[in-house]
Amino acid sequence: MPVKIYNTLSRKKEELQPIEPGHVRLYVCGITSYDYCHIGHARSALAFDMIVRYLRYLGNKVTYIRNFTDIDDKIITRANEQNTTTEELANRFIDEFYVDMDKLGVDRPTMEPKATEHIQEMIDLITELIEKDMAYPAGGDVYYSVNSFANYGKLSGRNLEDMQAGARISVNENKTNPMDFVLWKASKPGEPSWNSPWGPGRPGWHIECSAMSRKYLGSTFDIHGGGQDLIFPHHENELAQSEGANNKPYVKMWIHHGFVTIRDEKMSKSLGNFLTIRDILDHYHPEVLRFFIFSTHYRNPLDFSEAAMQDSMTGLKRLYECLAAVDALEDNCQDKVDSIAGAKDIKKIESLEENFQKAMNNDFNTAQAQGSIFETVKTMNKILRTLPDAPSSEDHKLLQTAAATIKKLAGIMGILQVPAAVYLAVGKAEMLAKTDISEAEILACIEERNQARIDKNWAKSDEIRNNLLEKGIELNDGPKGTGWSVKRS
RNA sequence: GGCGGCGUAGCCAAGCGGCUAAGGCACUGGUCUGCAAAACCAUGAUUCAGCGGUUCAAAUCCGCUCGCCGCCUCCA
Repeated sequence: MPVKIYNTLSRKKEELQPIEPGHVRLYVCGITSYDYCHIGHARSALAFDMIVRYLRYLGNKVTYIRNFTDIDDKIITRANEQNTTTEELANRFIDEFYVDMDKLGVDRPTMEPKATEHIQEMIDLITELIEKDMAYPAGGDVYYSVNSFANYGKLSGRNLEDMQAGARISVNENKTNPMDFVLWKASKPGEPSWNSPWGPGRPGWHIECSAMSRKYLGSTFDIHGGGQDLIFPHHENELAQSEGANNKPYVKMWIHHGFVTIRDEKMSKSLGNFLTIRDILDHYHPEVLRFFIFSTHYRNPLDFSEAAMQDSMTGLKRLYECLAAVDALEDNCQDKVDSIAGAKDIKKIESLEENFQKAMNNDFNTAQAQGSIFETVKTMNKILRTLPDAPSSEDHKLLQTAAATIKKLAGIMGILQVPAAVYLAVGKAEMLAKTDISEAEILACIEERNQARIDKNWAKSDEIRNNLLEKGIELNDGPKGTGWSVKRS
């Protein structure tokens, strides 16, 4: 079953057919490193983490390149504000980026090139464009001439006339055409700069990706990814540079993910409505964020809210409860006992992996893939609740195999990777820390109450229970004794 | 103004020409319990923003209308 991917370039879903069969080459635009990352960056990293994991799960080799932009206007401005160098600032936030990525359990790409370490490659590329008359130096800058590239606008579906009509472009006397964009920027005094044939300066934003992708993936590669806001101008310009210089198709498929929104507005620094990854991780388990992000298809907008995070938390817990129940199964099965699972149940459980793949092959539909896991869990719970104390070894094995499959598949989304009992216990401990009561005190109350219950002193029993409830502790009486949990506020 | 996307049950969200319109959360009922809570089970759209059209067949394709959002400036 082939993987179908929505290609921004063709605006259609297309089958993934790697140039080298079995080896997918992927380039993703990473962060500009001058601040902490927000949830939008998390979505990007997580989406491509999932895509790479899935392609590898299918048996492909994946070469995954994600760059760091470590020199640009914002970095220079911020470094000046903080009285530091661009290098120190960029590296500091690259380190912070890794802190966040590690917490989220994002796998490292194959390579993570930095712009400043590829100045020569960029100069070479710009030189080639000038030689081909597709770029021109002017006043220490070098510009790409959009008129020299017949297909300019093909990725974003624009044409030069329309764009100039509604142009919000500042007038730049050096440019021949207002839509021309900078490949090399002359540096002002005090700014970081590199020597070049056009004088001291620094690279424009787009050229780094053209240069680095060519170096590591070749002139034509399989997939290029990024956020939808990069389609224009960044990716459009990259495409123009690369195809202009190489005379070959740049990328076979373009993948662009949607934004994270808050109250249906794009999260952005200018609106001031962004939440950093660490803001979220202070309050939620990383898997809750992953569960939330993968509950919507990657191309659709994803609206962040506390309520949505709570829902994700509840949903994830439901999955873990099922895995914990399977883990807790005692190893006392009997061969002579009849199996409880009906043919339909078995079929349903056994079709999980196929359904999961079907969903993922359809443009990485994680929302649907999650649904297939929930369906399986429902069937497993049905079996679990009617399972005798000494279950048949067939049922036991069925459940354990199902749990293992769930963990394997969920791992592509990076969820259900903690031992279930640990996840549930850690969540409980973290919540307990937010109350002003200790576990020992709770257990003492439970003991006292259990004596009251033995005495059938319901008034006292309920009083103890209510007192605990006021402190945020809920009790639950079960066949195996009385347990407790922290009530969600 | 140009380009693109979205509008499916109370909320979130799949489905993108044909099996009963997935799944999650919430609600309600049940199991459990001394009573609860938690957990589990069960239950909800004759209908997919509206109106037309194409088709044997449409939430799915086409057109128009309404509403929301994004890009066109740095942005994941």
